[in-house]
Amino acid sequence: MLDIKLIREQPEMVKAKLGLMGVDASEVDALLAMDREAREAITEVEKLRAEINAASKLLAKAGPEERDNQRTALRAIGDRITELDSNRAANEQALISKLLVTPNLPDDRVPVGTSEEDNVTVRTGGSIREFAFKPLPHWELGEKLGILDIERGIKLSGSRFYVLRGAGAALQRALISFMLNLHTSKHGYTEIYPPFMVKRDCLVGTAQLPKFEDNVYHDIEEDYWMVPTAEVPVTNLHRGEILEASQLPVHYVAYTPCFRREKMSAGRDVRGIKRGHQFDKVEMVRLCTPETSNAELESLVDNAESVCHALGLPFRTVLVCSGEKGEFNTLQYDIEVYAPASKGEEGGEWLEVSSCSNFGDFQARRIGLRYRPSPGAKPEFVHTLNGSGLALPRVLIGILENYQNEDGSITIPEVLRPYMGGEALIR
RNA sequence: GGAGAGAUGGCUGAGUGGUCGAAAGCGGCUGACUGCUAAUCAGUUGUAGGUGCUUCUGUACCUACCCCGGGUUCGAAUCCCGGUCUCUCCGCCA
Repeated sequence: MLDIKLIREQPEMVKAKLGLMGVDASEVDALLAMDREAREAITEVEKLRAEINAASKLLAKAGPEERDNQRTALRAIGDRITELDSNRAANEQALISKLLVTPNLPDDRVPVGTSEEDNVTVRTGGSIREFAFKPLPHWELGEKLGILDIERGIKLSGSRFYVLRGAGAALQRALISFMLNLHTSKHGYTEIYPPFMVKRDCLVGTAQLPKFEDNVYHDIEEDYWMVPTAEVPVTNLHRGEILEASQLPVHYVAYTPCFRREKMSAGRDVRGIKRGHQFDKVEMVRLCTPETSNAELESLVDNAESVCHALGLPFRTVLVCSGEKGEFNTLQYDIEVYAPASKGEEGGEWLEVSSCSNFGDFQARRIGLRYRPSPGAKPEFVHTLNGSGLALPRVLIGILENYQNEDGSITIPEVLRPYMGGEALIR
């Protein structure tokens, strides 16, 4: 959520930046008007309340006949307050509702653009393999090896579900363990095991709600929400707290399954396991001071890339343009792994395996997460960041397709072998 | 799932309709004193919002907040209703 004070004080700057995110200047004016109205109403209500409080204090000392005299007049003021205040509350709610769906201000470094074409590649890693044979897509490899069972996934749960079996399931589990160990032991993260269902407030805190409500699974009876990413529970972990500056930065890593309706993606990416309603992900979350968040983002991206390096997967890191990036972050890097056969007959494609973002104080303001810059100082909002490290099914695709051999077997990347009983091959 | 108890400031803990934003103690901060540590004394010590002055630091006034949301009342920490959470006992259970 943007700071309404910032909008009030620098409306032109806000308009310019939100313009890049597709928000019309008139929307900002509307916010300003609502803000002005709300403040006028507050002043009015508080004035009346002060009046009634003062009179009540006098009444406390007055005799009974005096009380009877004033009672009617005071009640009239009270009724007026009730009326004005319910009006004010409605206006304020409207303002907040609007603020909750207003995008964040993009960083100056965000490339201006409308489509993937406008993303800027900042780094590449590994090298794209030259095949001496025609590489197969992962769904064919997986079915042939008996490690991926899409048909039965559909039988159990419908489209966009699949079953991993034997070495397929083991490979996924190996990847999760490997990534968690890498981030905790080499990169200094603290591992978190969070709830996979959370309260509504958490989703509002990280900004999946209210805007993307139709993408999240929801138990109506208990009002539990299935996490669409570990970002939600982990970023909300310190909700409402004031951290000491000495506690920052906080680096958390968590493995969770992720649940998404994928309504807006209906019909897209239907082949294979690239996009499902349920997938696994290892997620990194950072909390830090405003001064350090730029550097924290770079190191976060570096941590995510190191997984690709370790697994020997060819990847590129792109700075995502204004039209493609998440609306609520200030800057976003995506890491894409090359999958040589993922489009079937059409060949290969770059698969997004990680998205690393700086949210500035946008989420912290919603979550009420602050820190004290120095002992006794006024609390300020922290900056929050998160990035996948990495998303499992797409890494699985990357491994199957890049490490496939002509006989249909899969060579297991060396770093994973200790997690796979020392095996070097899936066949 | 059943029965009961409870939720007050950083902490402990008073307070059952009228200067209660809230006693007291602890802790924190400031000053005095003691040649160190400690002790003693005095003062001070929540958060958010609005408005004016000041303008880059504050200051004055006002408002709200004693789990959350409603209600009663001229006036609610205190009374009523709904909810959340915690604890105890019973049941069930990986």
